[in-house]
Amino acid sequence: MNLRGPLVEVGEPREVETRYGERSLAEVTLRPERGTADPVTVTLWGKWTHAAEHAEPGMDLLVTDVDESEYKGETTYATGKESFVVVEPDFLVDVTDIRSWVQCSRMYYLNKLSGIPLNYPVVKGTIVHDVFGDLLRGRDLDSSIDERIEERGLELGLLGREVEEVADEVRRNAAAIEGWLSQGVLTDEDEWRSEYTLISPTFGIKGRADALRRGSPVELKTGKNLKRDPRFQDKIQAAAYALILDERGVPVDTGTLLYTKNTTLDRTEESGDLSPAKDFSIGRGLLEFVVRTRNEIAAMEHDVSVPTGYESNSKCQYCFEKDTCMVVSGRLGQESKAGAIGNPVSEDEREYFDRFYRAIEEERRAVHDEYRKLWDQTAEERADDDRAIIGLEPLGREERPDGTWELRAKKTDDAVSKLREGDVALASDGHPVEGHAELARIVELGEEVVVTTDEPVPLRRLDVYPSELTVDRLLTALHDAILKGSPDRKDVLFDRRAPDFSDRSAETTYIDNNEAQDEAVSLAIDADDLALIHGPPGTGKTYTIARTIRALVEDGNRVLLSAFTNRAVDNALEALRDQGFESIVRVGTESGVREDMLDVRLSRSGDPNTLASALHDAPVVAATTATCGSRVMREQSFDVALVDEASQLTEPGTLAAANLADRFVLVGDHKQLPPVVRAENDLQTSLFQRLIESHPDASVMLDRQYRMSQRIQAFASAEFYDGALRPATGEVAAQHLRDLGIGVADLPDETADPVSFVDPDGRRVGNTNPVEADRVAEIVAAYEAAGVDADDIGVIAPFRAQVAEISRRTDVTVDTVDRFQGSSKEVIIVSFVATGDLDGPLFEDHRRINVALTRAKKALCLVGDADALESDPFYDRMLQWARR
DNA sequence: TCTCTGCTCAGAGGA
Repeated sequence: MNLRGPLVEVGEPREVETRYGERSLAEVTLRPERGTADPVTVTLWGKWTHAAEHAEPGMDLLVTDVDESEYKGETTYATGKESFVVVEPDFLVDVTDIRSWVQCSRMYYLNKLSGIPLNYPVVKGTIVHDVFGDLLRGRDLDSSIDERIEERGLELGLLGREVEEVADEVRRNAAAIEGWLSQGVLTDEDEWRSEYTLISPTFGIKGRADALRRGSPVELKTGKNLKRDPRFQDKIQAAAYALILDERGVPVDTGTLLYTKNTTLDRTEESGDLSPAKDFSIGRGLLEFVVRTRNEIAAMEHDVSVPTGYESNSKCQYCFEKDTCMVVSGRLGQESKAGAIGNPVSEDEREYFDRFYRAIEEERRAVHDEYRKLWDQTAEERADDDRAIIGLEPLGREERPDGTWELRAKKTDDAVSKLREGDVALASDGHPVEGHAELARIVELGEEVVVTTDEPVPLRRLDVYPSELTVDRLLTALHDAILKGSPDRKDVLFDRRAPDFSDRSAETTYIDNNEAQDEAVSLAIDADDLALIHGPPGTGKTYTIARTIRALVEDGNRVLLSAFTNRAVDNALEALRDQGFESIVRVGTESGVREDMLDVRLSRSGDPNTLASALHDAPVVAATTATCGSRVMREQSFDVALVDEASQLTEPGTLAAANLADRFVLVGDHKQLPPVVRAENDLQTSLFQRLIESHPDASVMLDRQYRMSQRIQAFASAEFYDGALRPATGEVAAQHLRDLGIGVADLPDETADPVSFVDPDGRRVGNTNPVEADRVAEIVAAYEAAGVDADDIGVIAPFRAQVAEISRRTDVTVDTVDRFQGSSKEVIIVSFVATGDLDGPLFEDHRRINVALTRAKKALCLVGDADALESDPFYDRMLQWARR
């Protein structure tokens, strides 16, 4: 039996006399999540007292295989022979993090904070691993080496490496692998599989094993190890995989480490061992050590504290990270085993760092929650959540020339999901955690689903695979900005001085028919630190961005163009190309970049020199902010970073782009949607908003909109832009459905006015309102009957459930507000769903309504419950405007 | 019971 629940009391470990001699114990009290609500006390014996030393009340504790016994009429609980004690099991620790914590707790922290920069040993190690996987899948060595090196062309180029020298080195490593493999593989006794993704709900560990041989983990290390035994941290890494395999009912008693740099030349007195492979036994003790180490990490992360280095037996003497470690401690005023050097950053920077560090870690928890749903939710719940495609019928599998597999399956329903072609997903036999699952790349997602995997699996289910990548990149952006950022830049960010401007634009006119746009370009050109361009709906933001970039390049600047979404990056690029500017390099994944921009996309794969110079020499480089935090992009530097959709970015997200440049220009509208974050924290306010509020002088608002008729824009202008937003031309202001050939007489009375309100007298059911959905469909039909093209009509609803409800009744585009941001339609119908009152956070943020109301060009129809809308002053004003 | 995009995934090493 397992016991699990939040700790209410944690006792001190103490020594007691037992009939087996002196033993240590600690008593902890937890409130079991299942069964009785009464707290129960569990005695932790021996080394499990370690958990009591690290855990605190409030943390979750899991004790597996509890010993239950009766003592004086009461049931008592204690750890038994088979027990494991897990602190905060929901916190998922990476196997590699356990490995680095074993090396040094401080190294774990440093790796997390600063990321691992682009360096040759790491890239080479990755290539050797890839080749290893290929060999296991029976691929020819030479072709594998050629292709795997080519795949890393960009990184190798940036590191100034030539293909031949890398190939030589990889070949030497591969020879060791091949020699060793041939001994086992040929006997037919070895059963191999490569790249195994493992997640453990019980132990809160996730990771990916290089390979399994007869069910035992094999880890490849391209470093040198001349000792007889494997390095301790390497053993721990393999043992962690063994622990997860054990949980899945596959007992593992050995592990193998393969040190590919060991050759016959390295024979020493001590080793006397020619083989690169070192087997070691994995006993209970090692597994317990893995869990205890993992517990230390989880406990520390629970209160977001910072390790000092004293947590582990590390010696700073030989550490490669010693200097970095001391600098970080010095700058952030942290206690550290290595000591500290350099000057601390200012008090407010320190406070900022801590605040955002916590906020980002909170987001990490949100990612962990997504993992938990993989095993907590049923398949049907996952599917309803759009996070899985279930009920797939396997159609076949085919081994590809490179030894990987292509799996096909048929969809049995037309359910939608978040999954898209090009995504990484978890392909499984129906059970993504306890069953057989493989990390897959989605190739095709139609009637038929096609994915590629390293090993075959019956494709019955496909799950979204959560990733901590974004969170990790926010952390490195924060690190780079505060610890490595120029003091001058930080003076502005921390409000110690106002942004400076020089008159570089002089009398130049950049845009001659729109004063605000022209002023915005000038401001960006003149900015010595930063410039802010505030672009309300339809004000020609993208055009202005393109003109600004051209002007910056003409002035001799190298420019980084960035935005949160791929869509925004590509839109801006499109505008730039429309203006005849083609000296662009787009960095991003093939599936992320829009098709018409693939011709300027920089491939990662190819000749190192060619790729590196293509990136280096480009006057304009475009990438999402997430990509700006990648190893490749962190090596780049720019004169100016221009960030679109900046009001939808968190501060660290914006900094990821700004960090790469001397100056930055942010474009956005803080009156529209804020950043999407799960937790309520500091990440909710964008840097754009903070700066525009503290430095209005550094901003220009584009005040003429080219989208909406006068009648439609009036409310948003008054409510959100102090009445400053106005139609760019008389034509824009006066546009009407009749321009599309639709007469008022063709429309029902209720929608005859360009802005109308309809109350269908429906009732909210959960997040839907079926009656309202019916009515919305009728209204759509009426517009269509009057002659409006279906492509010109859009429906917006606050909830996804209502979006689905309406979608079933019509063929026009129906979407949530969030997904509609950035686009527009001739006719927009908004479904409010709410009846009775406007309870719910969605209605509280009026910015969302601003977006919904400003998508329409010629006609806007609001559909909702008058009583509910009248109950709130803001919505009441909206109604008065609509009913005018 | 709210909205939801990014990103190859995670791991690749140095003595």
